[in-house]
Amino acid sequence: MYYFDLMNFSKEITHWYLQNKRDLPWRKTKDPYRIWLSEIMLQQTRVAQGLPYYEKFTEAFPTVYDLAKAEESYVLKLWQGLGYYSRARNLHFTAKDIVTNYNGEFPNNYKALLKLKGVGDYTASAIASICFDEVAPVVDGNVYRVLSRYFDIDTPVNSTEGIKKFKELAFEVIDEDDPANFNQAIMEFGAVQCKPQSPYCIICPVNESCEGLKNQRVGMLPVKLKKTKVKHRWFNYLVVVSNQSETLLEERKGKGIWQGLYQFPLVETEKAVKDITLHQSAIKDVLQIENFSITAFNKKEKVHKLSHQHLHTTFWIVETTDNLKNGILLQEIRQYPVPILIGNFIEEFNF
DNA sequence: AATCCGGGGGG
DNA sequence: CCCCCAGGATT
Repeated sequence: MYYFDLMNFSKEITHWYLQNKRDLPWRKTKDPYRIWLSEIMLQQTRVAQGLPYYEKFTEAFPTVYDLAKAEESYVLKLWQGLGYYSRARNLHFTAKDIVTNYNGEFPNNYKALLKLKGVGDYTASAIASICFDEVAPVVDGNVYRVLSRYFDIDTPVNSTEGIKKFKELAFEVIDEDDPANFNQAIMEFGAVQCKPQSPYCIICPVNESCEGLKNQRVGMLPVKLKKTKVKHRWFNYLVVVSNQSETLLEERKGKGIWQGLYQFPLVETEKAVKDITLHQSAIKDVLQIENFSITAFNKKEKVHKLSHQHLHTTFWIVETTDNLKNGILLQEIRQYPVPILIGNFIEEFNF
């Protein structure tokens, strides 16, 4: 009976998928390069947000060789706005790795795929199943939701126990005859039908055997451990405007957010700056100029929200007649990869 | 086991 | 305001 129900579940989900799947470009290919590209892009990212980036990347880099030989800053530029920029850096690293050490061919199984930088359990399973029909179950946010509801399991999905338990469950339910379609089916089902808010239980193909629905617990599942609270930071960007139509940009290096992206010279403070003239010497130090006048671009600080940080940001316009060291031409500023916060300012200020 | 890492969309 | 999203790396 139990076996019959699992069979019923997997076949129903796959059947639902074949009837209802969205027409998406990465569903027209089994090229491991393109599947890999789509999977990296869609990590923690909605299909609607990732789609235009997939189009841009496949256009700019039709093959892994094209991606491998690109400048990293250009890869980041195309990635700009998609977030989690380590994905883009690892993407570029792995493209070079594939060309250099794998003769341009992606590994054809889960275990070997897992060795690639930026490829974890989920992505290795996705590529192995979709491209090579390996029985490797994927467990993403959609799968956690579908399985926790269908089997009425309240183990936190982001706990060590939950991760283990749901992976085992995914192994039990996967359709071994068609892992490629089943994996995509259960994710699509979670995204479109068994969605986080207001799932369509009334028309659900497995609503008669769904334990969560029977117990009226669908709205409480999945259970997640709560995340840490946000940290507040105060950013003062120094937007230099020289009379030679130049400005200054710096690359963010080391640890922390936006690694490899560019920004205006930054003075970070412990709290909101009330009088920027108090920081006169720090500004001279950072910008290496002597004569300037400074005014706030935004009176009210702009709060840029990241998952774990709120950035209270003020853009200060620094006008100078001095010659800039390492200045960049204003007409070339859009070539640099920048965080959305900076990109929005550039568009608004328009120099 | 916790924490970090973006940005956007929806209720 | 909150939560969630075709997760992975680091500490």
